[in-house]
Amino acid sequence: MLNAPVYTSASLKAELNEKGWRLTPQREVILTVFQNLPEGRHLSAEDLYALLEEQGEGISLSTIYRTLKLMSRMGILRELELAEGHKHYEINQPHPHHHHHLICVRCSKTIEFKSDPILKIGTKAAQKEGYHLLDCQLSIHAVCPTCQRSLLV
Amino acid sequence: MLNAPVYTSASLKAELNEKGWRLTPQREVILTVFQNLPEGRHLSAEDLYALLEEQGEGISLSTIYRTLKLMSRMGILRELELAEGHKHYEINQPHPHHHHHLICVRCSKTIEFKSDPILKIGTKAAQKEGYHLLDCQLSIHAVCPTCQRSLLV
DNA sequence: CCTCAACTGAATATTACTGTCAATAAGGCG
DNA sequence: CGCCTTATTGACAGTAATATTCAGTTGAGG
Repeated sequence: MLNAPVYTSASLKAELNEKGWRLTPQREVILTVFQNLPEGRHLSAEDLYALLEEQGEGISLSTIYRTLKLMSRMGILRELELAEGHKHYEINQPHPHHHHHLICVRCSKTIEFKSDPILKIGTKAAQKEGYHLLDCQLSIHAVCPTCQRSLLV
Repeated sequence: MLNAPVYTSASLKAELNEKGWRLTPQREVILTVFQNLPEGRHLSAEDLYALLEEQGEGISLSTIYRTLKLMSRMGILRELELAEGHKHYEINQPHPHHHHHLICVRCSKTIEFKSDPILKIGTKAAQKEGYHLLDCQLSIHAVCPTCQRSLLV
């Protein structure tokens, strides 16, 4: 329950094959990108597309969208709603890297914070209903100090 | 801080005028709809459009989208990501009605649950950074019992 | 009651994302 | 090792939610 080890190509392959799916070079590359991302960095589909294009490892947008969705549903990635209009993704790290987001609804400035109790509450709530937990995130929508001031104008 | 009283037309007008904005019949109608919604009901933009059409109080989709966004940014409504592809909205009720969502990523079946500690943690986190809190919601992404079974096929 | 800017509605535009389909390549199996 | 099945990919076209534009309308302050 969120305490899964960090994913490797081998564990990804095992989990895919178990369901009759396949490990492809594209999926491996995408997993690697997210694993090497510094803590706090997250990518949109377009970001990832551009980044791979730059690295000469071009992967089609279709595949990127499909892979991001697949990996989110597997619990490997977290789908974040940090800005209007598109999603961001980051690797789903176990405790103690697990964190939450405080988001300014005006400028999208985001601050991360950690909280052990929340993870516990989420785990319990899922357990109680027999749900298999994939991710648990507290989203705080607020107005940052800068935007509070500019609203006075 | 989430302890605001339930909104009335008068308080909505006051808050709008303070910023140079206006109270229009459309905004009043939309506020009323959300206030009369039974607990646990939430509407998408299209839902709201259809519902108003039925009531003979037709409001254009443009205005609906604009109003939902405005009221979310004011903290009157909560923007929920309960299903893929579109948002849902509900009124932002203070404690003890404040709640969170446990969502199946496969079938979107959603269960609500309450938690006082989370509200406290969220309030504190926002305060610490000088953010003005609008809404604070724990989203648990998981697989419901039914979908867990069907995955075995 | 007058003025002016915010607001609405209709139509159009945008864009994030999904579906289709032929070609390709994982992976189980003999 | 090499074959066969079928999941997967990439290119492209399609979709749906949401944003924008703009002319006409209407709140709200003076």
